[in-house]
Amino acid sequence: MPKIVDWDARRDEILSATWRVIARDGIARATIRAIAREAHCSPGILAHYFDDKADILGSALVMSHRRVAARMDAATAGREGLAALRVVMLEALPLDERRDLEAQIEISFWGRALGTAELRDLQHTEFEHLWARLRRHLAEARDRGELAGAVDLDLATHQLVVLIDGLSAERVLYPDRVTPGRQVDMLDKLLASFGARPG
Amino acid sequence: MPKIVDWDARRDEILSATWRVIARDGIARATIRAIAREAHCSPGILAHYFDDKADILGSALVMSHRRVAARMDAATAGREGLAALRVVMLEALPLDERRDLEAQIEISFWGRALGTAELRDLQHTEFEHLWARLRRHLAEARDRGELAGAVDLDLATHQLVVLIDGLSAERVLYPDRVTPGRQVDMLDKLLASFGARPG
Amino acid sequence: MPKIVDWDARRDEILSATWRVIARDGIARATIRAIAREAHCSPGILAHYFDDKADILGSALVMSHRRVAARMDAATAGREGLAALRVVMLEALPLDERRDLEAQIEISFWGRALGTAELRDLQHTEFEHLWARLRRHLAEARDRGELAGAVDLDLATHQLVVLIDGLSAERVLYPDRVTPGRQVDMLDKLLASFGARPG
Amino acid sequence: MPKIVDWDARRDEILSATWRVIARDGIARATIRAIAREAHCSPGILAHYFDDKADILGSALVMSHRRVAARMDAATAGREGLAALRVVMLEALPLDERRDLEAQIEISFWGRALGTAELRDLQHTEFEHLWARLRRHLAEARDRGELAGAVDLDLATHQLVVLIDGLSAERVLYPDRVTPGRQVDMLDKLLASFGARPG
DNA sequence: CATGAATGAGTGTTCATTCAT
DNA sequence: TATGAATGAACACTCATTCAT
Repeated sequence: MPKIVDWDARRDEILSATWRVIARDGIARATIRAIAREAHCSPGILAHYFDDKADILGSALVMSHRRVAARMDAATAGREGLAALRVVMLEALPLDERRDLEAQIEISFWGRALGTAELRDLQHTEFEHLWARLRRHLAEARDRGELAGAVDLDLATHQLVVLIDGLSAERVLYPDRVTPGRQVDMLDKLLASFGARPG
Repeated sequence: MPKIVDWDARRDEILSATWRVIARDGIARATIRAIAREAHCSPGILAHYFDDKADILGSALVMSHRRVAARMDAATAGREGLAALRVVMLEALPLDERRDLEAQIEISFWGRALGTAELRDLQHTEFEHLWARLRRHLAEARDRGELAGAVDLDLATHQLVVLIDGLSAERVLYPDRVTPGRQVDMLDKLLASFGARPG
Repeated sequence: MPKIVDWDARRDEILSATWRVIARDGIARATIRAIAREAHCSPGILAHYFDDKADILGSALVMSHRRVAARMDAATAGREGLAALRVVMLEALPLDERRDLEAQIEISFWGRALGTAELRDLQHTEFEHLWARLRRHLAEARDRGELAGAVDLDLATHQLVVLIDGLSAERVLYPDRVTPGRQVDMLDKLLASFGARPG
Repeated sequence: MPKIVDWDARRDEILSATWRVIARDGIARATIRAIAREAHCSPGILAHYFDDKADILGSALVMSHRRVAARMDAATAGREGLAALRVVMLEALPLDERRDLEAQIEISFWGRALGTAELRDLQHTEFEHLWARLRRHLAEARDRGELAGAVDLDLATHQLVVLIDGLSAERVLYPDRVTPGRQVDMLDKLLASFGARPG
């Protein structure tokens, strides 16, 4: 039992090292050797914990998403509807260093996903989770009468997702231009366009 | 007499081949050999037309942007303000196959740019052009009384850019989900939020 | 437990292979692949033991010099002045197959050094060692009264060095012409010109 | 007839360009393209004047030797014996920039010659010319009674050749250490050791 | 004669992966 | 379980050479 805990801890350690390498050197330089060096272990050991390099990168992406999801779970505890939606969005946007890093990793993976079927499928699966979460809170908001009557939930969800992706890309590529304040402005403008009336 | 070749045409040919490879196999597999194979020439010949691989990729990106810019120029001929802004946005969005390809290339470069200073600088320069164009048309629209009085031009420009980036990423990663109609819906919703009153 | 290898022995093995390739095929054909083949290992492994090719070649040169220096140390044990000087010179001259090989490597590097700043610096450093050794023994000889009174030590040192370099080049380029006997003749003629009176 | 003159002039031009490239960048970087660029012509043209790259380099070496020989011929006009020998040696030593360049090219070729049979043969042939010239003047000097009676002409010739090679190598590798004055000192010390009594 | 585009082999180097220890 | 040495293919790039023009 403690062995398994160690095993997971070791995996997480390696994945964190993977993050750091990607963030510092770019995904193209995230080699097995570089990751092993960052994790203070030998290159060969990675084969014990992961099938191959694709598995490492994919797992790093999933782990990143799980952490974000965990933070969203925590943030929405006791909230519903529009309030929950807003904190979820605030967790999804790159508003501090930690989330800048997550956005950087995410964007790095996009380019890879275009050329790798497995990674693209993984990205689809992951995407569904976020989509469903946002839509659920939107539906709650509508049911609570917090939105304008005629809101198209699918379209609204999509607008939220596009805002996250667009802001993440902008933030990562042109960090000076996309301040946290600017991001929140855009979010609130979008929520307002839903006819949002905070309960 | 030397063999006469159309230097620029040959360059364009190679860059088009580069696009196709990036779109089909991903930027990580866009090797010199793969590009040469796609362009039906030997790998060595690429050195005649480009300094190195970075030059090929950078030139491919710039060429893509130039084509988009040329189409924007053509589309805005005789138009001003809100009308010009809308056709510019319609050219920037991935609404057909050709522009899907452009978006795919763009997103592929984002990941690379994070790890390559030169490419990041290039991306910044290219970004300025689009930003300036959008802002100019927004200013025209305001001056022509086509916008709500209190519109923040910088914020509005940013919203447009984020929409382009977000929709491009979504379209490329989840093509089924982002139909052209959905894109135009989002664009018009955003323009409407500027208080747009078509002149 | 990792496979245990004698790191230094492996390095020496590779450097010896490098010597053989340079001696047999010339330094221009001393490629990484040729060296690896000669050392019965894969090309990639060389990267484990050396930074790059320049490191291999430079290390091969330094190793050659170290071996010569070690032999000089051994030969001069218990000797001083003119006697020490003579055995040092006899070690420096290409008087047998082993030292032919060393001379061949040395001359091969000269051409390279002209076009490579790092290698030129390395050669300078190495040269100083030999110069200092020769001059020390000359000074001893003078102090012991083994030389004519008015000997210019710098000039004499230089003459010795020039003899080594000149004989090495001649021996390597025209081996039939430069017999060991001829070399010793020239050395003794030079020593005699110093007014040498063996103590 | 004028055509042939042009042809030779073009060859010389290319060979001079070859010298300059070797002197500036080293023989390893003396590529066909670099030589063509330096000679202000296309790479393909070199195939008209030379069989291949080895022919270019070999011809450059021969041309260098011919120029030296021509200068020696001019310098020895009206001279014989020891006087002729001395001016020949003075032409052979790297005493000014022009001859530094010649020495640099010579040493560059040594390393190449070790790995190339043709070049080694060529070097042998060229060497014979110098050897014969020096020996002829030494014989003259002996016959004129300018040398000590018991001089071994072969040994003496060899000493002269070794002095040239040794000083050339030293001058090229450690230019600061080998001044023209030092070279002449060594030459005169050697001549004196022949028991030279200027006629 | 002359060009320079084109070729394809060869270079140094990097890398994911394997495996004896 | 963990190591790191070893492999061999792939990479970007360079080069001598060829050849249609």
